[in-house]
Amino acid sequence: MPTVSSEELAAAAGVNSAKLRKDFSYLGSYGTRGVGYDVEYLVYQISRELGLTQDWPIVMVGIGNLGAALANYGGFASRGFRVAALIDADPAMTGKSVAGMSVQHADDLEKIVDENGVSIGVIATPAGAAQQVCDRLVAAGVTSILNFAPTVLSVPDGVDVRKVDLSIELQILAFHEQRKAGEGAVDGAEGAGVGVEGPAAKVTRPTAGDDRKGPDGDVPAVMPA
Amino acid sequence: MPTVSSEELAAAAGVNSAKLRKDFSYLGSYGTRGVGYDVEYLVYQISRELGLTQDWPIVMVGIGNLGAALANYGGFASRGFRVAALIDADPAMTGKSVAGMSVQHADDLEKIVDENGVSIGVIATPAGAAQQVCDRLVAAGVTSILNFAPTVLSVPDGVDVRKVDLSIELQILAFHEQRKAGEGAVDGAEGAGVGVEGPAAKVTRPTAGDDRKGPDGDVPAVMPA
DNA sequence: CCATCTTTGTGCACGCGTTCACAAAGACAT
DNA sequence: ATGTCTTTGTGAACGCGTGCACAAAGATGG
Ligand SMILES: NC(=O)c1ccc[n+]([C@@H]2O[C@H](COP(=O)([O-])OP(=O)(O)OC[C@H]3O[C@@H](n4cnc5c(N)ncnc54)[C@H](O)[C@@H]3O)[C@@H](O)[C@H]2O)c1
Ligand SMILES: NC(=O)c1ccc[n+]([C@@H]2O[C@H](COP(=O)([O-])OP(=O)(O)OC[C@H]3O[C@@H](n4cnc5c(N)ncnc54)[C@H](O)[C@@H]3O)[C@@H](O)[C@H]2O)c1
Repeated sequence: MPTVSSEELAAAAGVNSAKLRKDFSYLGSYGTRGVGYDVEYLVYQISRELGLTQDWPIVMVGIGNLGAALANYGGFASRGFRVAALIDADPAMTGKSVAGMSVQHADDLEKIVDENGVSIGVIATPAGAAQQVCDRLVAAGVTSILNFAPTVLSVPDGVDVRKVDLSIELQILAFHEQRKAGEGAVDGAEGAGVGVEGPAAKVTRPTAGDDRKGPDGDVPAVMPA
Repeated sequence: MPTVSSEELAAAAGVNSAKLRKDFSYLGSYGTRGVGYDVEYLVYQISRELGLTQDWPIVMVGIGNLGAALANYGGFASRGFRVAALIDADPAMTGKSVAGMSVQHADDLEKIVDENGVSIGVIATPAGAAQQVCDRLVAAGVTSILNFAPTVLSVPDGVDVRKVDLSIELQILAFHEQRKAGEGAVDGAEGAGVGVEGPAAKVTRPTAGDDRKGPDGDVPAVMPA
């Protein structure tokens, strides 16, 4: 019986082993003292808790540049997500084959969602259409939305929205990049011509690097998503 | 002089006003008591702190389905990112025009990075090529990488990597989706035929919803990115 | 110039997640 | 069966971010 110790897993994941054990204990998973965790059983338990044992049908709305790339992406299927339908409002797109599927017209959105029992939708339409598409998805029964359009979506309680904003990803990188460049230059004005400086002497700046917890740092939670 | 109070901003962002004020105080930005914050000055201060006042040249490597979609995306430029070059290893791609730019060959990667003073790179190659591309980018002087390939990249200290994994985004949605479905069914086995159950009685499960801090919830930090 | 009113900046306390440290549990050898 | 050795599961302490509450600051009006 192949096993792993919490120590090994923690090292691989880059986290504290005690934390990992405590987290596992919340899941009810348990190992064998002196031995470790049965790999197969552990994987099953975690998969089940994360909802990976069941198949989730998803619909994708907006089959343009990004939507088509997503539709062609094989990584979804391997994690238990099945693209049930591709939907676009452009009549020119309707009927076209993308990633081996026929693109369906947005008029049938409600029917498609209902017939396939879809609860997760992906929005890759232009920003202007996103809220409207979102409303229709929600009305049709979708309760989780992955949004690629650069808009904040309003949804009723009980509906989850995750927004993928690539610009913000880059901004986070740029933020840390700037910090690297400015390191050591305590009161020096990095960059060119920063005119209005204000009373910078009042600044109580935490030591650089303090804001990072794990392997991937995040910015403070002030800025709205 | 147009101003905003911390109260207004906090309401708009959905956070506590005290937290917002404290965060602002870290930036050295300061408002006027009894009045609020000068909007223009505040925007400038935050932009500067976040690195938005300078332009960041970026290179994009792997101009396939996803890379091309990204290249066509106008959202980067509006946030101060300039796509300095598109790079692909496929000779058939070289010289082709994508989003108004000529795709350059991967052989010239180092030269391109150097000449443009690029410190941020985007990887949209197949998983197999990602580490190799990453190594070359880093060797050429890139210190921040946005990775779309489903691989964990190894980088030396001082180099930041952010991974965009769309499957994980969907998994997070599915996770919450499952919780919604299982609510109220305290000890009922939702779904079909969950055979091996184990000593579920030992489970000390926190109340559903406890794991959420802000508007967008996240999974516990156990799972590696 | 003084009183009042609004809003900032922050000390302090609370709560939660993380980490330490260790007793208990079980495997395995003798 | 008993002892040893490894690794789990968890109580308790620690540290940090969040939120409360209020004094200080400054604007504004009389
Ligand atoms: N391309 C990228 O890399 C990228 C990156 C980040 C975000 N985004 C965002 O993703 C969205 C899509 O980007 P894109 O480059 O694929 O744009 P696109 O214009 O190529 O595609 C948009 C598609 O949505 C369809 N559409 C429009 N209105 C619709 C509606 N009401 N219902 C259904 N379909 C509708 C259009 O017919 C079109 O096919 C945009 O909001 C964009 O800002 C794109
Ligand atoms: N398409 C999606 O929606 C999506 C979503 C998530 C992740 N991804 C990942 O993003 C990556 C790209 O996806 P895609 O659909 O665009 O694939 P793709 O095959 O269409 O494009 C890959 C491109 O990379 C180029 N390439 C290969 N090796 C290279 C190298 N060593 N140097 C430079 N260029 C090289 C290829 O010539 C090709 O043009 C994949 O790793 C994929 O798993 C894609």
